[in-house]
Amino acid sequence: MPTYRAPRGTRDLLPTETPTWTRLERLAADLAARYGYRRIETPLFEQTDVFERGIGEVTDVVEKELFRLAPRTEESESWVLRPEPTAGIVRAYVQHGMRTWPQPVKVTQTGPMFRYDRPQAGRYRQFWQFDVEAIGDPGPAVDAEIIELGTRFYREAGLDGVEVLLNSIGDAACRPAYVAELTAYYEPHRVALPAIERGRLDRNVLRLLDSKDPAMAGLNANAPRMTERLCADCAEHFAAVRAHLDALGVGYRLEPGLVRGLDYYTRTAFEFYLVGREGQQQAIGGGGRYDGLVELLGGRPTPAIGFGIGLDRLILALTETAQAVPSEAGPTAVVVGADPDDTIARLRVVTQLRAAGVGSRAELGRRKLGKQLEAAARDGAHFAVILGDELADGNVGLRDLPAGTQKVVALADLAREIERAHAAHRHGGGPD
RNA sequence: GUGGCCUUAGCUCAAUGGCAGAGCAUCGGAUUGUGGCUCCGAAGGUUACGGGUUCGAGCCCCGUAGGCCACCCCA
Repeated sequence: MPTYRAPRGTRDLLPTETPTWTRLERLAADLAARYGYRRIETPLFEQTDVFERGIGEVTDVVEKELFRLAPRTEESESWVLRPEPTAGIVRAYVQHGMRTWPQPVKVTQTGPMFRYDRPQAGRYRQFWQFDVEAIGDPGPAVDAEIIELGTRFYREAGLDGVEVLLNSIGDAACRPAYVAELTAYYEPHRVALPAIERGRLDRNVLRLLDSKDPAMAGLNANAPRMTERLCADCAEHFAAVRAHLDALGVGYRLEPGLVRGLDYYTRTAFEFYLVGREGQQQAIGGGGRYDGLVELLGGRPTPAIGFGIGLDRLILALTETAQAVPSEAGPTAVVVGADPDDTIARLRVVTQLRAAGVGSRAELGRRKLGKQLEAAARDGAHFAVILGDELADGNVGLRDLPAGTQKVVALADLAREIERAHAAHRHGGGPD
């Protein structure tokens, strides 16, 4: 066992798996751009207050999962690694006066998030999210647009069986009364509640609604529903979101028990779920409207909505259904030589190829030709450029490895010849 | 944060309390300029770490770390 390991809950993404990541990150960036979202990058850490105030102090994310940075001096600020992207982005929106930009401000970001949680498969202390935020639009049309964007991301990533769970959790006008009603509903049953649920009754009543405890099923089924207690504005908004989704043909399932874990959410709340999958990795993305957050972080009242999609869990799901197989593209050409010691010749030729734009590598070790060719073939290279005696006449051998054919090519024509043959091969639909 | 299961070579796994092994992968060789197959060989280990029991521990016991599963929570 090695002396040093990646810290608990983190892992290395090896070159064998990064092609999948690169593909998804590109898809995320392309898709967001297609919808008019522009890239923003905020720091990996923020002042603790940004999250404590933004997310809410009585949330699990803040109470037990914040990754706190030890201060170097007494007077230094208190910092934490970001557990989610939205609060930092909103902080940036306020700080840079983006309210003077054309509204809404539509931004996207993909990067690592950190939560000090107990690790499990699909649950890491450092995990990646593709995030999209539209700030300054009250909806409801943008709510539907952003949910549709999320579903398209999964579809284009190649993941089937993603379901949208939708709910409205009201706003400052109607939620407090609902929370009071819900508390009153459960209170008479307090002593009969399982210990965990009893704790929720005091901490966050809404959480009782999505309890997995079978003992709660009966009680929860008859509990008052937020969607039936929405104020007129919220009810109208929710109905309009649904009408827009219907018009777009985006399927969804109403889930009255859906409560997001961060306090800043208002009205529209949604999660992307993997159907037919048990356990906690069912949620592969989620988001919602947060009309109060900008003001909470020092800006003017500004409506906004966004979502985050977990890339780790998406890739986990893709891998399990064998949809993540990366087509490992080897170098176009590998330069090998009959004289193992003549690394100068090989390096010169490969440098010339690269200057001409050909993706190539040279055998820089000193093994014999047979081994060099063997390695080139296993690399998945299309061509081997073989340097031998004919180099004295300015010629080299150009071997098509998959085809097993070989011809003599003038060094001066080498790059051009490779590009021509390689392009013909690809357009011919050969194996890649 | 709570409970449970697990940890032997880079990977997948063997080894009755009695000499730590195999397959794959890696590297080299098979008469000196031509690959994937085949054959031969080499290297690779403080059996996760620290204690204990025992004549003797990979194996039994305790602790720690890490992974996984169920909760919790979420992505």
